[in-house]
Amino acid sequence: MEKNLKRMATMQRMQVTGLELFYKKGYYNTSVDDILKELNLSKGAFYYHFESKEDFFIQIIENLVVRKMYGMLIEPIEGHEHTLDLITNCFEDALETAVHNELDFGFVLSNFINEFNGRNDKIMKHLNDILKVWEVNLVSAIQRGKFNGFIDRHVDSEGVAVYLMSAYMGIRTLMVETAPSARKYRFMAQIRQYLKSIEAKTTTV
Amino acid sequence: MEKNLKRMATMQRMQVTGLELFYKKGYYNTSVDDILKELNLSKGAFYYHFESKEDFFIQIIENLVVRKMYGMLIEPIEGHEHTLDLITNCFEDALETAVHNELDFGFVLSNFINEFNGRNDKIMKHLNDILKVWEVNLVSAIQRGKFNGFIDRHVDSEGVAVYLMSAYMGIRTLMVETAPSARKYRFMAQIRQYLKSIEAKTTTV
DNA sequence: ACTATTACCGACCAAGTGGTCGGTCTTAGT
DNA sequence: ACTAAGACCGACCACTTGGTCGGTAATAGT
Repeated sequence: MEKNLKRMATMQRMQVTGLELFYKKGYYNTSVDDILKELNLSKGAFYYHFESKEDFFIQIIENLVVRKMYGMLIEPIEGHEHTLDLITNCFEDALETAVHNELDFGFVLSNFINEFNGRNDKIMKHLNDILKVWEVNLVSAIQRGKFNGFIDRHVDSEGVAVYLMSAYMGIRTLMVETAPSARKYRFMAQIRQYLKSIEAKTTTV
Repeated sequence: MEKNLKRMATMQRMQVTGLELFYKKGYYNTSVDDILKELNLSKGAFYYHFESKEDFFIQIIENLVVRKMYGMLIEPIEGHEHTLDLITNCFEDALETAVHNELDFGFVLSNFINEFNGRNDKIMKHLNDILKVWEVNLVSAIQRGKFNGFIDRHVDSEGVAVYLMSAYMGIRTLMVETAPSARKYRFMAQIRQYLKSIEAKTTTV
């Protein structure tokens, strides 16, 4: 039991550092040795805990990426209050995190999707699953919004979801180099504009 | 002179195949030998024409990516007709190209930006330059739209430009695996909705 | 016919790559 | 005190990478 704890701790350390480097330098461009060097561990340690580099990465997805995605982009919009506000605030928070150069897992995800697309089907499947969860939750949030009278009943929930995800992932790419803070600000203003356009028209004058 | 023609032809062949493979498998994950194998050429031929793999890639950007970007995403919105229609049609066309699995250079660009971000400043500079050109042209198209009375004078041109670019690059990431055609359709519907919300209100009743 | 340049070949190199494996400490259980 | 398993070490392997370099076939200019 105590043993198992040590095992878990080491694996966790490897995964955290692994994600950091994979994100910074890309999966294919980061060697197992790079990660090991950072942690002062040896090849032996790595292959004692993980089957392969690929297996290692998949465990990172399941253990770190999935959970963070939930915390940042899924849970925050699960409430029953004004749906569009929830979404707006959620995006605002996530982008603010990104501005401070911290890991923003929505972007981590789209980043990896771009890297593995057409190159590793097994990993792509895992990444797409997360995307699907995000999409499903957005769709049901929007439907809830319609039901609760916050969103125009005529809008296409699926469409809005796909659109929001697109916009979010796109702005993150645009934020990587040029004026992230300014771009975030402009982006949020336009998102609000768009979301306003799908609000329920209470003024059914 | 005749000689020079042959040189150009070979370089062109290398660049076209190079872009194809870099796009499909990523820059770091594509070896010079991969490209050479495809063309039945030797290492010697490659390094006779290009200084390095990096130099080769930069020439691809300048010769192929820049020009295609112009043709697909910049020139089409340079007219003086109804600006928002121009933008809509331009996006529609570019995404349709993407659905048929052909190279869509807007996405090629964002793809490479993701790959080189934080890894190769020199290349990033070139990529960002193209992005900048796109942005500038979008901004001026929108300002033209305002001037011509098609777009609400109160909207933030820069904001709209950044937002449109974001949305476009994002949807392309979402289209890489799941239901590209359906997603394109939904996306376009929402983009139209958004663009409608920034139209000039002719009904100033 | 001779020569010089262009365009290309392919063996070679040093530096990595993911992955293996025999060995060695430390610790827990008896 | 002895043993067995867990956690880790690091030398090693086959292979790939970007890049070099001495050569050669074809061609253009004279």
